[in-house]
Formats: sequence, structure tokens, C-alpha cells
Amino acid sequence: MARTTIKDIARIAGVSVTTVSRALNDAPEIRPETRERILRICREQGFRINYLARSLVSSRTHVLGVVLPDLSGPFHAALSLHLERYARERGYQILLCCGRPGDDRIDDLFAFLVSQRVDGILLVSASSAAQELLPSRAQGIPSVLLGDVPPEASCRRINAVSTDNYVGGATAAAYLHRLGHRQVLYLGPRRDSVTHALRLQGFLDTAAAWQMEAQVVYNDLGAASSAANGYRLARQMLAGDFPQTAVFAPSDAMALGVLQAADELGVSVPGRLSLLGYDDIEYAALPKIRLSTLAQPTGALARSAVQLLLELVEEDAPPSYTLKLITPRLVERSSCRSLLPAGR
Amino acid sequence: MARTTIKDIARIAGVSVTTVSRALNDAPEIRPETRERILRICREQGFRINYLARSLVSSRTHVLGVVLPDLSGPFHAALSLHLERYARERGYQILLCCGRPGDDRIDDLFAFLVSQRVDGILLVSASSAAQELLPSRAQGIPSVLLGDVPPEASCRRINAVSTDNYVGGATAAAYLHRLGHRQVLYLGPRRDSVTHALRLQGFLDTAAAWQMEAQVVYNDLGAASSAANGYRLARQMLAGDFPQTAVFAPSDAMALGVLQAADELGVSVPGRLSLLGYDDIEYAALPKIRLSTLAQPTGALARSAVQLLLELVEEDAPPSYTLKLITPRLVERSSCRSLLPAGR
DNA sequence: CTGAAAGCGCTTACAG
DNA sequence: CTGAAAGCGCTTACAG
Repeated sequence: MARTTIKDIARIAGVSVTTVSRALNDAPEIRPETRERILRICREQGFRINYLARSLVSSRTHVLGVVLPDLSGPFHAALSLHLERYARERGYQILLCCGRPGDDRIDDLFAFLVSQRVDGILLVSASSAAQELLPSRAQGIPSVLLGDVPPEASCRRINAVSTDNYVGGATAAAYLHRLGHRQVLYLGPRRDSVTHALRLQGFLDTAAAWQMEAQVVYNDLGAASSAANGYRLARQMLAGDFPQTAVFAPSDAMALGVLQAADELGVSVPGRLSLLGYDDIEYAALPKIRLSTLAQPTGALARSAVQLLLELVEEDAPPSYTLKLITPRLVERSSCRSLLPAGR
Repeated sequence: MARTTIKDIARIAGVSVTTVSRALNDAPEIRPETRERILRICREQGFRINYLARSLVSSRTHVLGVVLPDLSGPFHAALSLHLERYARERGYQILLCCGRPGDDRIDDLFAFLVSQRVDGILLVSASSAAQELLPSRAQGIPSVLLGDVPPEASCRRINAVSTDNYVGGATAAAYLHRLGHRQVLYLGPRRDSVTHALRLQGFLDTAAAWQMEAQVVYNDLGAASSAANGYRLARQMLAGDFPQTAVFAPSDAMALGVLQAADELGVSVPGRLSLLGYDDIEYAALPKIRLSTLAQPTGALARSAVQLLLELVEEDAPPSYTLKLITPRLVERSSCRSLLPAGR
């Protein structure tokens, strides 16, 4: 049973397909009564315009491709939720795909998005491979990176929205210093992550400025800053003796994994070890968890990214590049303890 | 800068567009050398076939519409992750939309999916409104409900995949009885939810069979079984005196909210109150949380749903209806305590 | 204000 | 094995 087309509607209404098309598109050159009559017939017939055909001629799909490493993490889940909302508010639909720069599947993924004729691409990535991927693979489709960019001059010809990771790392170190910690550990940055590198730099610069001793344990286990990887890393670190009194983790999920390992090994948090996360996912606020963390404003990030991408899609301004940095916010809960004498 | 089309490729290769189309579609009637040569040219030119045009003529988009109430809950997030994976394995893409039966936006949403010409629709819903929505609004598009269905004879003409919620509720009651609980509370079922009604029935039937006293507090706060709603409900319940020694919640998220309220009110879990969730979300396993729960196998649910939907899409078998029920599994952790004397 | 005609980028009988 | 032609369901100058 074939679907009703505008041809059917035209026949029933006794007008041409041109006129039906005009009614459907709120064109100004149509008599209001004609339009109403046609729209009524469309309703009666259960007619639904075929977006494939419309997009084929208008060469606009009103679909935005969103590529992110995975959906399982709560940070990415929250982000995609907001992206969908802001896109919809502007009349666009999201086509969600999972893939990460550096992966073999990523090329096919971009080819797929091109074949779908998406109007724009949003790449959510912390990887250093993202910078090269975006201009080369986006193949003339407007695209925005949702993630941090190296501070070099060669990396500024890109459109990106990110939290300010250098400031995030610096804030973490300053906060731990303020609580009296002098030996600190950055547990779990990935080597291929621009985001983590910038946080690390901010963390180390600030620690050095305050004469703290900072150690780094890289995450070479796999691509994700997941609870599982945080757990494994922490099991190794916390099994023996360790001088640090505080741990800074690159994600709350990872911090939760650290918490689990500490729990199993009898290392009290925050008694023996203070723990500071990143992201402020929903579950960081859970009772008995109460993780202190640096909040990434997912809503603001999503809104800025959609906003920037749609500027590129809808306007034909002269070529320009925008880098928007949003400052993370410290959320104090109970997983970091002050080492200073009580009377201050 | 217009994109390369098969016409361009045909001109460069010195063949007709028909031949290019055949090369692209692995048609058998083409000489292998010709095909290789054309594909090479496609690669060189960075040609990407336009799915809009292809779908317009083939009337198959290889896109599946997935409608779910929201993405913020971890259960739905996990589910959509698996749906995407299984669909991709079968060569289909997911178009993810948020909406719930009973909402005003749901009609527009279905109209949108029809306009997108999706090959099939997957509706994730616990609502009793879903049964009527699916056959009437799916408008000739194959569709599957991911959620439970009332046991009436009139509700069997639908394709659905679900966990067996009656058995889930019964298992919960039986487990609490086994631990020695005699006064139990089912906190938070929604009145419009088939899922919750079936769980409740299983819970009450079993409780009655074991002569337990079971009370029910409905969630009239809003549509979601979220942590926030669980918290609000529990604040009211746990503030005064209450005779129950165990609470069964319709979702882990909700149970986590209950936990938070209990924590604030000084009600020890599981000391004073045992707590049993549903879903087995990732964060139920967190240290210090360790929520006992009934696991819904999201992977199996997703796989069955995609499998069933694609049967309807790809085969033209005689009309048939399938209802697949998957049995939930009890996961014992530390949030439920035995009231029985230790020596058994 | 309305319509006939061309065209968007493909696929698919049909003829050779 | 290859190609000319019709057509998928729309939009958009262009002419009236």
C-alpha cells in the first residue's frame, strides 16, 4: 500500500502539485482559503510529506550528525541529551553515531554522514587526532569540535567549544593545596587526550607554583576514562605504600572506580585519601559517595556547540574560526578533607 | 561547491550512469574490471553516494526510529546503546527520539518518523497508552513495543519484547519473604504504567500467598521513576513511624533516591530498612551503595527487539504477532538484610 | 494567485 | 555485459 503523495492530494483538491507544495511550505503567493482547504485534505488523507524528496531538491536535511566516543558514560549521555534538545529547538534533528578519532571505523562513519547529507557535524572528542580529522574528513560539511584544542598557533583554524581544561587542572591543584595537601597524584590521564594533557599542565603548573609534589600515573589500559579503568589503576596504586594524601581523577566515573578500589583495600576516603573528580555526573551527588568534583556545564557546552554549528550552517559569512572556552566550577562535597588544624 | 554525483563519475569513466550504479551496488551483470575501475574513480573523486536519492527510489532508508521517554536515566541510556549496536550489525541506523505516549508531542513525533520514511519503529514505553498508539499511529510502518503488555486477550495483537514484570514482582516478594520480612512496601509505582501494574500484581499475589503485609505508595509526582522522585516520595514516607522493614522500588534510580532520603533522615539501610531495586544499572554496584536489585538484561532485550522488528521489516510473512518475555534475574548485594536468626 | 515543466541524484525494467 | 529512458516525490524558476 503506497503512501499518499502530493500528486494524490492535488488530484483530490483539483489543483496542481505546485499549489499543494506551496500550501505545505507556507508560501506567500497562495490564497489563504486554498491553503486551508489543501491542508484539511492532507489531514483527512493522513498525508505525510516525504522528507527524502524534499531534501533531495532543497539539499538541506535539517539533520546534524553527532559523533561521540560512546554513550555509556553519564557525561556523554547528559551531553547528547542537551544536544538533542537544543537542536530540536532550532528545528534540527540529531543523528547520533558512536566512534572515536583514531579508530578505523571513523572514516566509514564520516563517509556515512556525508552520504546521509547531514547539514553539519559535531565531533565530541578529547583525542589529539580530532584536530586533523575535522578539517580533512568533514569534506566541506560545516563541523564543530566539542572538546579542547592544543594551544599552538597551528591548531587555531578550527571551530571548537570546550571547558577550559587548563583552568580545571589548575583549580584542582589550588583547591587541594588550600586544604593542606602537599603530595598529590593525578591518576589516569590518557596520553592521546588533549583534554587530559591540558588539565595535567594546569595541575602541574599550579602544583609547582605552590611547591607541591605531584605525581602522574597514566591510563594506558584503554581508551575510556571509565569506572572499570579507574578501578584497575587504583588497585595497582593503592595496594602498596603511597605517600600521596589526595588523588585527582580525569572523570567522575574514574573516581568512582578509585573509590571502589579504596573501599576494597581498606583505604579510607577521605580519611587517608582525598578524592577529587571531574564532570559532576548525577551519581557524584549520591549519599555516601558525595564526590567533590569540577563541574562541566553540559547544558552550556551543548548550547554553544549547536549555536556555533548552526551559524556555520545557516549563514554564509566569510570563513572564520571560533574557539569558545567555558570555565569549570568547583563543587565541594565530602570526598576531600582538610589537613589543616581545625582552628584554621 | 556541489558534490560529485554518479553523473560526474560516469563522464570521467566514459560509461553510463546505469553502469556506475551497478558498480556501486555490486550488481552481478557488470564486468569485474569495469567495476574495479569505476570504484577506483569514485575513491579518487571522493564520491559519496547520496542516500536521499537512493532511498527515494528504493523506498528503503535502513533507518529505524526509536522512541523512548528520555535518555537521562541509566536504564534507557544502556538500552539505546545496545539498540544502536544490534541495529548497526544488521546494517541499520538508529534515529533516536524522545517522547512518551500520552504526551502531546508524541503525535508529531510519529508524523516526523513517517516523513523520514524510517523502515521500522521501536517504541520504548511502560505506559498503558502505548498499546493503542502503536497500531493506530505507526501508519503501516512495522513497529515493536519494548515494554510489557496487559494480559488481556484484547492486548495480544501487538509485537512486543519485555522483561516478565509479573515474575519480577513475584521474585521480589519471595526474596524478601525468604529474608524474614513480613511487612513490606512497594514504593513508587505509577498508575499509568503497565509495567508497574504487572510488577505490583506479582508482588501482591506472592506476598498474599506468604501472608505478608504489603502496602503500596503510588508515585503521583510525575512521569519519571527518577532518583529525584524516589527521594521526594521517601522523604514523606520515612519521616514518621513506619512498620515496614523492607522497600521495593520500581527502578534503581528511584531506590537511589530512597537511599538518599533514608541517609538524611538517619534511617539505616539495611539496618532498619532493607531496599530492593529494579534494573541493575551500573551505579547500583558502587561501593557503599551495593544495591540489591532485579536485573533487566538490556542486551538481550535490545537484541530481541531489533531482531523482531527486522523480521517484520524484511520478510513479508503472513501477519503475525509476537510477545517475547525475558525473565529478570535477582542480584544480591548488601542493601537487603536477613531478619532470621543467624544459625538459620 | 495558479500551473506546466525541468530537475534534484539515484535505480530499474527494457532493449540491445 | 552496457545504455537510454522513465520514474521515485518533491521544489522552483518561469510564464500566464
